[in-house]
Amino acid sequence: MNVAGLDRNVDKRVERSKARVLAETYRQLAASGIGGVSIDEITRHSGVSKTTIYRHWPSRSALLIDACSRLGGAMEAPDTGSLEGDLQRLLTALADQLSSANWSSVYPSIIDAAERDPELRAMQAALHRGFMEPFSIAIERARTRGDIADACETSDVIAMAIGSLFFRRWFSRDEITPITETATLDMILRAVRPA
Amino acid sequence: MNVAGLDRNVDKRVERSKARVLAETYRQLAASGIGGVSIDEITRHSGVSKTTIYRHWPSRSALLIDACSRLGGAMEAPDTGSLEGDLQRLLTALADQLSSANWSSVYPSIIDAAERDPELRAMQAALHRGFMEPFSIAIERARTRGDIADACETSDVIAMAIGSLFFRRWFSRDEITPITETATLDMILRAVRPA
Amino acid sequence: MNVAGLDRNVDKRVERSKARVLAETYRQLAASGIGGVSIDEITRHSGVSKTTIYRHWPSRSALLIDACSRLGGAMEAPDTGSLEGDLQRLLTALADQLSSANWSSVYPSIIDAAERDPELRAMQAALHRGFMEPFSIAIERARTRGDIADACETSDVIAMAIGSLFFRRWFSRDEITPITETATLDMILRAVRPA
Amino acid sequence: MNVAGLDRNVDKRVERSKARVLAETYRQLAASGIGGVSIDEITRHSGVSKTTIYRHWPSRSALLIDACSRLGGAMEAPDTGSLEGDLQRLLTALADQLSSANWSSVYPSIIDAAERDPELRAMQAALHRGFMEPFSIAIERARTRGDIADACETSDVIAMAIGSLFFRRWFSRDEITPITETATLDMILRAVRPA
DNA sequence: CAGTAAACGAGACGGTACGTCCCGTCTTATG
DNA sequence: CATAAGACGGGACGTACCGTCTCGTTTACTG
Repeated sequence: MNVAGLDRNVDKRVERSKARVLAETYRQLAASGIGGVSIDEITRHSGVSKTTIYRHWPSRSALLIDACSRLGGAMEAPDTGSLEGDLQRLLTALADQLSSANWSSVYPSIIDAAERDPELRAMQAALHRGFMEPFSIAIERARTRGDIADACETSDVIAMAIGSLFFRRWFSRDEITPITETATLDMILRAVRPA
Repeated sequence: MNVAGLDRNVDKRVERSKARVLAETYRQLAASGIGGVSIDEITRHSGVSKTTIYRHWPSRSALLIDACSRLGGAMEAPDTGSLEGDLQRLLTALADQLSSANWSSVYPSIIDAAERDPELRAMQAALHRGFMEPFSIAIERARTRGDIADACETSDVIAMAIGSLFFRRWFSRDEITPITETATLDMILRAVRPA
Repeated sequence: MNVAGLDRNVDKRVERSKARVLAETYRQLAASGIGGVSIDEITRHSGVSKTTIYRHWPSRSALLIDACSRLGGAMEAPDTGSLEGDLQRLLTALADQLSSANWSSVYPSIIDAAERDPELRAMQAALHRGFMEPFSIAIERARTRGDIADACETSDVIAMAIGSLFFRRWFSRDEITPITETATLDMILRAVRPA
Repeated sequence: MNVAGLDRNVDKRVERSKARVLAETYRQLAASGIGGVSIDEITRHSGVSKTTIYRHWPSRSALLIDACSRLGGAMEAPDTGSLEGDLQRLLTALADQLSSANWSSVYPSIIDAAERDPELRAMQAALHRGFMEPFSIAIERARTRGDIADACETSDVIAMAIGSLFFRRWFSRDEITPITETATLDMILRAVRPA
């Protein structure tokens, strides 16, 4: 109706309720993962009634998807002039996120749920594209500079870069050392160097 | 008591019950992940009573851990004489597993649960060591042959190798193409080549 | 809040659920005594879910107490003008109840349970007072008329009257003859007659 | 086989097992009534295995019946020469039993169970005859002495006597005073006195 | 600024799963 | 061959959560 302000339509009460619910959802997500989020618990702690929650999200899944899809703080694609510099920045940022950020403890839940739920799968794909894009941009930029061997496809480089860090975060649980990116960076640079 | 038979002591009925329960557990694991396994459902489909299940596993968690910890079909470390040959074999095997095997759809559940449950974390660590070992052996063998740059630490190479494939499996959901290892193999070989 | 309707506040659904549950509880009580009442069975036959039952009664015991405490159809104290007439009426009514009424088969359960559960004991005491009161009134009335020997305490007379009938109902199981009160009535009248 | 000693046949081990089981059964009976007796609990505390218990008693009920039927310490019929003296002795003994004896807390369980189980009903009838007999003898003896009005049937007198005491024990729970028999005795004597 | 439509909280409801306890049957191995 | 040990299927218990539903009551926009 109001062309200028699509969101003007939204009742203040609605916004307030949604915000409270999402806040409590994040709290529970960080504390106990996707499986630990309980609608009844949200009701209890947020002061928002179950009725209202289900008015705004059709199901627990939908709420979780909504909450999770807001997690991916999209990274900026840096432009330092060299592949090394760009990757350095990107990997450091990612390693920092993995070392500390709340969502790194939620992400496995998402992957798991996506394994079975198509909607969640779509959400995860979007999230994932957000991750990859800055890498993609940096690599393509390097490629135009001739800094990357023709044989190296962009997606392979990205898989190597991000996969390495994620592997350290979720598979090497016995190591308490923080996730660092230097070794990975070196390896990638060697791998992509043109002949 | 029975000196001759350590395992003879195990009641046949126990073995039968356990086997039935685990079989049904795997079925449900593959179909719906860790969160989808229900003791009541197992009881209904396996013909084993809830009482008996709880006699053998103290909790749903314990059953899941037991079931999952038997998933890791330990790979043999190949010995083809070259790093390329060894890695080729290992990566192909891993890619095959990721493309098809049941456990690749369960693994995210495990990672997620491990994020919060120490026992599950230990189980996952063991599983993970099973993965890494053949890679570790192959790489160390190559290192003694002088086929690997000194700067490349074994764990970094493994992270890159396994991480790449896992990334393809769980993060690139929009691609339906099967998981292949050739590009990854090339990259690794370039990355570790001595100067 | 609603001044006009004290009981209006009670949700119709609540009343419906409670009524259904109590009805089924009575059915099971009559059929199998207190020990034979099962919440799951009530759920199955009443169409009321276990959740709802436990919403209204904190435990199986509480439900049983509630159900039983509604059993005592309080008798009116008659006033025929003579002790004989009053007792005649009261004993006949009691004998009829004992001969037929559902609760006479439940009452021993209550006595037994009261032996160990304080809450049930309180409930039984209340039930019991309901029994005794009309007798008490009739006897005291007779006493003011001078129809009762001073030596006869009211409680002793009641014990004799009610005890006799109960004894016939629960202890003389080999006799199929219905419980009658005439002999008891005669004995009491002789016992209390003033010198 | 052995005509002289039917009981010689009984294996010592059998006797030992039975004794242990019954002992533990009594313990539980006194502590928690019939409903509180658990076969598993007996096994746990008596050292006798469940298999053995079920070898000797076909069911939990049978064990309880067996145990209970040994409770009734048959009273001797006194012979003091007067109805008053005899009743005095009998009522005092009964009041003592009701005030203290373990079985008075078990008896309601029996009555309740007898309400529904024919075997238990038979057992209770036997127990009950044991109670009544000495009263019956004393009253008949008094009747031959002409101390009892012709109108008073023996069974009515017994009902009044025993019923009164039982009523005090099980119905007047609010009174903590011990069960006494004097008032009852007086009433009975007045009631049965020949014209 | 009054009236109305929406959003709301409170919480009842039917379901399903959990993990525990007991029953009565059974199998196995020991004395 | 009686026994101890204990596995087994069955069923009840009481709790937690899910998603639906029916209530009255605010609360915000609109006329």
